[in-house]
Amino acid sequence: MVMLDQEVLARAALLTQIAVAREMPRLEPVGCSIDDRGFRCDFKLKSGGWPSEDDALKVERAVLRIEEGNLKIVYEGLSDDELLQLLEHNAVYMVNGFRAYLEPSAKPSDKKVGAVKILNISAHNPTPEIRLVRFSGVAFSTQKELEEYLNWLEEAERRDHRVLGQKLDLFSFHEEVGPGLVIYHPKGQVIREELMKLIREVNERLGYSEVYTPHVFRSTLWKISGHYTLYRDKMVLANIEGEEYGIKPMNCPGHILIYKSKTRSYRDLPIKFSEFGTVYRWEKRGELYGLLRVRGFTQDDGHAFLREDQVKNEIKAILREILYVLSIFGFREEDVKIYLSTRPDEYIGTEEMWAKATDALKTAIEELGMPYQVREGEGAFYGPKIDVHFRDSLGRWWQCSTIQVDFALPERFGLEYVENDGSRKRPVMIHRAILGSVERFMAIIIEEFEGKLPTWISPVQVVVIPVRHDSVDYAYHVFEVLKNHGFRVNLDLSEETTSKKIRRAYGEGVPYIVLIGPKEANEETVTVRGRGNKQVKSVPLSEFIKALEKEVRRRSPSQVALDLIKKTEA
RNA sequence: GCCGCCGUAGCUCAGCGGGUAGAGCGCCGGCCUUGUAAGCCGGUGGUCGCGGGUUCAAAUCCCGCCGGCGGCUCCA
Repeated sequence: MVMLDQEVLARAALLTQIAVAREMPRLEPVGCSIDDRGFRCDFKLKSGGWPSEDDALKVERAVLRIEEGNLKIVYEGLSDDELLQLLEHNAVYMVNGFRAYLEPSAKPSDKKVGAVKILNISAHNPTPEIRLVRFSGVAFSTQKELEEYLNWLEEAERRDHRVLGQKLDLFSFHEEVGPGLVIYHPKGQVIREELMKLIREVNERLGYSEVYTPHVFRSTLWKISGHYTLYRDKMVLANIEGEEYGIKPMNCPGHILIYKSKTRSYRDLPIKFSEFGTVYRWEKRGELYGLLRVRGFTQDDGHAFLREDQVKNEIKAILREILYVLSIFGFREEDVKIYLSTRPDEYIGTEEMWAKATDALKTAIEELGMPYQVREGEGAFYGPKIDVHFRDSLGRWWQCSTIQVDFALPERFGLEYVENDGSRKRPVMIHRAILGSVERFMAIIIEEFEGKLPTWISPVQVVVIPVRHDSVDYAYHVFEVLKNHGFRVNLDLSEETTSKKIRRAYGEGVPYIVLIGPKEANEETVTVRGRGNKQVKSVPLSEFIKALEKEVRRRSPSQVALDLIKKTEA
């Protein structure tokens, strides 16, 4: 992530607005916002056509021209214009006689804008009736900084999981299948399986028993759960022989039925079920985005049925495991955000229950020493929640992990357990997902590692390459031994030069290349190349296997096998 | 769903002021006694997203649909 100077952005945003107003009088500035990704200035289109890319270039030049002349920026105060209120950007400035806007918290710099780039012109519809033209861009004090930023953008494109997913042969989308529906290729499926293996271990520790439920339920169930009314617009419903069924958008109702299948005692609680449940949500067309936003996805879902006094411990245990999973992928703090969302205006349950649940969530985060932000009133109507967000290569945030406390569904389904005095009590439910969705998480880690995944999760871990024809037999032997040790290994016997085979293996993101020649065959050794041209020659095969086993068992985020061998050459 | 942009070989792209398609990589074949990030030669490969219209003639112009991208709204 390239850091952008917020004050330079604010100044550039003002200049962009007056440049647009001057160059294209049909556009009237109405608001502007700024964040770590740049500025976004909104305009009302009074007449005429949509601005073009050439217009964007004109605006960029005009900004710099205005900057060269005498510039007077005067703060005028806050506007009470209704539209501006809606946009929440209502500080008014007069810039050389033109009105321009900024969000009240932004402070324009005194430093001059040396470079500005309009990245795109798009629509902004704060409400369905209001349609605005939005100029998004970045600005810097110097041209050099802009060039650095553009280089970073190019690099971000190379990290794009949609590009890498194709290049690395992981998954594909097809017009005939439908938008937002992923087809996983063998290598992509390996990544899914490894992620699920990891989460199965976590579930084991947390005491969640894996279950399996169907993909389609009678609408009767969705009416009880409330999805039929509250979630219907995203559901796929089908009428079959006069009866209506719905494809599941969530796994909870199925798990609730397991809970309900017999009378539960206070002694049985907590009861916890997990499922890699593939759900379908008919997101609107324009909302789909690679693997990060799809219509069919697999949640590493889990539901705990608890006594009230068990809620806090469960939250803590889950949160601890979430942090563990984050650490495995080496996520940096700046790429992760934890939110605590509290009671909204409309809610069910008692205030006491909410206080307890919110307190439990809060204590859990604080006791684990994680920085977090509170989002007042952003909780679900049925309970407060913790969400963990991750950043993609372009700096956009996506929600992954989630822990939600739920008072509503136990009530709707009439869930009970028998208390020690024989009375009937209502359990509390926790919905949780560690990865969130397997596909979204996969996309995040592909971008995080630029496709060069840690060895334990790499679809192909080792490629064995004989460097001469006379070494094929030993290469085959090495291949077999590695395979028998459980590694995902390929043997490259193609009639190609060694250089080309190495290049190809690197291009496929393979962490280790094992080179075999007569020298290695004679000594029963291997020559190992890691990423970044690190190489160790003539390692006894057994030693390499030991080092590799360690790296994989630890789920090391970086390559350590060569260091473990301790003979690394430059 | 809304606004804008885009859709040519398996992939990346050229051609688009109308005259029935090109390159590189890949793939296939051949050559090379193949030691560390592209060896050489040859070949294969496209109802130019789909449908309609304008025209003597459409990849190229117009309309509709499908799909993708950038945003908005929404979410794991």
